[in-house]
Amino acid sequence: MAKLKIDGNTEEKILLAARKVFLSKGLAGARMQDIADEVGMNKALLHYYFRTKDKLFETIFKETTRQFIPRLTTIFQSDLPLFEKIEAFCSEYIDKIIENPFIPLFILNEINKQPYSFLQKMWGGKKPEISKFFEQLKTEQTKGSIRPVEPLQVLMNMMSMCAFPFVAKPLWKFVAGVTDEQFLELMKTRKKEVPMFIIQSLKK
Amino acid sequence: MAKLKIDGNTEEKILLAARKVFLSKGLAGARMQDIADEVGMNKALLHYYFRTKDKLFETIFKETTRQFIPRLTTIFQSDLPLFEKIEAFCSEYIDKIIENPFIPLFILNEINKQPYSFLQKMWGGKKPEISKFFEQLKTEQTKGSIRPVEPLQVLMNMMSMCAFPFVAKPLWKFVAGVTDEQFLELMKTRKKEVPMFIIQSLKK
DNA sequence: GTCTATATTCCGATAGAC
DNA sequence: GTCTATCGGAATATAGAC
Repeated sequence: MAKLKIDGNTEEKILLAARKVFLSKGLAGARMQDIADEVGMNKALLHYYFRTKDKLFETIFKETTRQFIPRLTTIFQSDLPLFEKIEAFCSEYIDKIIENPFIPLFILNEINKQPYSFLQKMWGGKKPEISKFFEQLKTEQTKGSIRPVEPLQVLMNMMSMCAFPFVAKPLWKFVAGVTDEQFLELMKTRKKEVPMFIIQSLKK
Repeated sequence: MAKLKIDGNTEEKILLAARKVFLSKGLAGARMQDIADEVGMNKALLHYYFRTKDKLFETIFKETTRQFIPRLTTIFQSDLPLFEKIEAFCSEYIDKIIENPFIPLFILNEINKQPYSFLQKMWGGKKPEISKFFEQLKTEQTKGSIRPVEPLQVLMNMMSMCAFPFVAKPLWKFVAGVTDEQFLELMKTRKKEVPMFIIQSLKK
């Protein structure tokens, strides 16, 4: 009978624990011991499976970004009309972050620390494609149906408004006294609010 | 004659170097040796002046946030009319970050890692005030001059669009091939673009 | 106050028993 | 594969000369 382990084997358990620890503490802040504790086993095991901390981290980082980003570029390259595309992107992006609130800050930290070559290697020389979205924006502008804006500015605005509220969550908590429940509600509201906001601002 | 040192004394030199290193590498990533190298003196000195790495870091963190945030709340509590206030905030906020591009990620990391009590202590029990800005938004809404939006959502949008592009800079570099010079130009443009964007979206 | 030298602690990694 | 024990280097911190 073929090996078909339903429960996670050790390697998977390690990955799960490593993911949790690296996401909250980052590469420099995380300790192999922390991960071992999280798995409920000892450090030597981690080295047995992944040789070094850096290799383990790289595995996690790849897995995390590869899971997080491509789905979004798929939306950008889809055939949806512009406004629907904006709505789909924001809604899905925010949903993903609600599920994994630590991912944005994790990725931001690492892309700011790792050398550029690391990013390139990670994507096998290819970069996430968004050209179709940009084309659509330009097309609508020449048609005159939206006002002229640099497409990159629109992308920045959209991603900013989706991701930043999560990484700055303690700030809202602090200055506006928002509770965890209230925050979640706010973010759910934003799934509709942000696209409206963007679309509204594109009107002439 | 009273001691009136024009040039930075040693303590100030250390603070300057520590600030630079901590801002770019974070607490966990920074080495006391890095800071010593930056000062051009040796590690023992750092301990002589600040005893521990943690204490040195805390000094930097306090100094940084205390310098960065209050000016912004001053704008929120000022007597400027709503739209002008939005323009003033964005322009000044973006300018500040252009001067110190590492500050946002630095602060985001620490407010996400430090316990809530730390933040409270840091602000002496008081929190940055923004109530006047919120009041103005509500007033304009009841007057019917802007469409109804949750004030916190507007604040989130505004801060997101000002700060996020900087923390995600490597991303724009990577997916859109933006150079440093182009990026700076984009950000300068945003000093006008973002407020326009916000105001446009508030119109009915 | 500033330095060199050294102590101490921590942490990643390996050796070797089972 | 998993464990205990330990090595070796790196980083924080201190001692003590000048």
